[in-house]
Amino acid sequence: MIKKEVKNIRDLANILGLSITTVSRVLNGKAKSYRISSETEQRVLLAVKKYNYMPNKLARGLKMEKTETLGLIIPDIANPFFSYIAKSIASEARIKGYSLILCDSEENQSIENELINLLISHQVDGIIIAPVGNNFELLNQVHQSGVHLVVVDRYSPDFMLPYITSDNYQGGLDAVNYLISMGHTKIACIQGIPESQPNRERVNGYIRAHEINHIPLDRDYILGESFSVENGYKQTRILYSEDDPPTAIFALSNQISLGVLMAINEMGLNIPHDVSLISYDEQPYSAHLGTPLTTIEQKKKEMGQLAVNYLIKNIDNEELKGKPFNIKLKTSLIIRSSVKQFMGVV
Amino acid sequence: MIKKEVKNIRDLANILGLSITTVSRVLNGKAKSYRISSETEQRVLLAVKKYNYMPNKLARGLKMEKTETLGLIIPDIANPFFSYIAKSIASEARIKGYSLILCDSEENQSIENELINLLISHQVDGIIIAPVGNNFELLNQVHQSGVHLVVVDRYSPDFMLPYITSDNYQGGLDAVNYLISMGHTKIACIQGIPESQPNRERVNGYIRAHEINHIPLDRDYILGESFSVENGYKQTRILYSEDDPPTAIFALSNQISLGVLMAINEMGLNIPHDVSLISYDEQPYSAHLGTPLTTIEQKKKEMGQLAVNYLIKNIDNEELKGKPFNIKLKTSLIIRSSVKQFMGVV
DNA sequence: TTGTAAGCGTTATCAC
DNA sequence: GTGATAACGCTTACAA
Repeated sequence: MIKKEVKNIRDLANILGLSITTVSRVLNGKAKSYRISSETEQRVLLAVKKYNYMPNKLARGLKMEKTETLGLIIPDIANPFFSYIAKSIASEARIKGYSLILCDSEENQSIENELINLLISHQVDGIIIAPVGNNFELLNQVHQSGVHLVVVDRYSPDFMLPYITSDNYQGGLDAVNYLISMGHTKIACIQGIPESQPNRERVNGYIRAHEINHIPLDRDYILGESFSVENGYKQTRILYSEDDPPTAIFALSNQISLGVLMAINEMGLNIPHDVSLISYDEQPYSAHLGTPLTTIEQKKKEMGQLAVNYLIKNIDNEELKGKPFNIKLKTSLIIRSSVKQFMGVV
Repeated sequence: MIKKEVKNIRDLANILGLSITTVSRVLNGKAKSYRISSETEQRVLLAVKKYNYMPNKLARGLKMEKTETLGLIIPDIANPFFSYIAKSIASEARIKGYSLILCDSEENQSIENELINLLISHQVDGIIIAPVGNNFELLNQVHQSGVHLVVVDRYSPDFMLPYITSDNYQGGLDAVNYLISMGHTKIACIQGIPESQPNRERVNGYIRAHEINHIPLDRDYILGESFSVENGYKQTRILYSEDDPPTAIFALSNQISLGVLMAINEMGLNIPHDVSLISYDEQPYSAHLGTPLTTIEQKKKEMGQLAVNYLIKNIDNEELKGKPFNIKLKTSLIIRSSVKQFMGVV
């Protein structure tokens, strides 16, 4: 193990025969304003390169009460919906000079709470969180106590937290309107976490589409309890073990859709011949599935970018703190071939 | 903004009428060894709960020269291969009491170098990196200088860095042996980054399979330069604009496969009827694609877990430092229906 | 144009 | 059983 010659700013100052202050000033680009001779400045800069000196962010953060670090809490980083948002966030943060502490809450509320506290103890400048969605108490309390944060995707209408999400109501409405326009009236809705707001709004869109088109609503067709592959599989199996299976399925996440596909395949059914399917959230593979999937696309990249930029603006400017920040991004319907015109044959 | 009553250990000590030292000892579970009265201990613990006091990790890290934080650098967190590894790493790290700073190098060597330095300035206890794969100089230098690190997936045989990866040679061999056993002799290999070691070894497996089976090798059938969807698309287009297209494609990543699929669809061809396809790296959607994909599966979860555990063991125990750590995890061939028996018709 | 010294919140050494 | 105090590496008044 090679010893580093220059571990800290003191070593550097000693080698140069300068004071710590002077070195610090050059390092922070304040050479001009303190009228440090450009000769001295060059000597410092050269030594930094030569000894590969890098300031200790802990010490800096401690002194400055600013870490230039954001915390990100996500329910499942392996879920491509979230991993794409995470990429967008990571990229935007890097460009803006911020680092990112990544936390995966594993769709578990108590892990989430633990992670929120962890991030605070890391003194992050702000938190971006896609909450599990059950309980916003701690989050709200933390926000009240002055921690900068922004909620993405799964917000709560009961708390005044800044959020950025999709227009899930419109997305649900568009999806089901489309199914109805294709002649479907028996439409199942396999949902994710029922209490989560995006889920609620997608379901509201589903219900509203029935009302608008005067289609009777069968509450038994709304089922499921998590945004997982397993849930999609299970609910599809249940649906098709009943007397009166639906002709179309509206799956409320890409993961659920994968589960639906598994079950449909296993049962020897075909999409769209036997069942039509429309999926919430577009993915790179959506177009290449057994039957290219008709989906509701969300603006994931914008979501991440806006979240980071809002947060940083907020960190830099205390005054924005009071103003509400609630954004719902437009979704779009991508029509492929997983929905067929239903001919009314029972 | 609600002011926190207790910002630091001093506030807490003052409120309790105790010294900072005593509070610190209780907080670090050293009450027993310093024979602090259990009454005092309880008072401290209670106050911690009451005021929701949380120790400042910056201060702690600065003093202890240990941050309980790992750095993770990945070429593309939106790539499901990496996002799954990241999940495994995040989970294992959390369990072991470590936080994770996530960095996305965007497949860019200079960003990667920048990020390595960033992590060091954050004083992370160790770095897990899936390198872009071109240049290991800085990484090696950093390792030499005493930074704990472990390479996952894309290692380099030229540097003595601890790594954990898949047995890419065997994976490539298995894939192509299978294609040959199904009667294919004109097999294209759409590769990722040519200089990266996993790519090299997969290609070596491809070549060796030809040798073993006495199939003449056509070097023009090895093409491509990145692990991306775009590359898969482009190379497939090129392959099928030539006189003598292959009967099978071995795609060296899941992203490349998606690109192949796009091109194949666009050209009105069918898998496996017109072209057989085998893909490196299994994904949750692999079974549900147009034609369920035959793939080489990698032990992604184990890769992440082993990386974290090796790193932490290394951090805790300086002595392991010298010992080489080179692991190649077995892959497995998952046979589905994207490869058909080739009947020898030209 | 440069330097001295205090302080950020913690832990560790020594003292009582 | 408990407490002062120095130190970790950095920034920033205040001096000179």
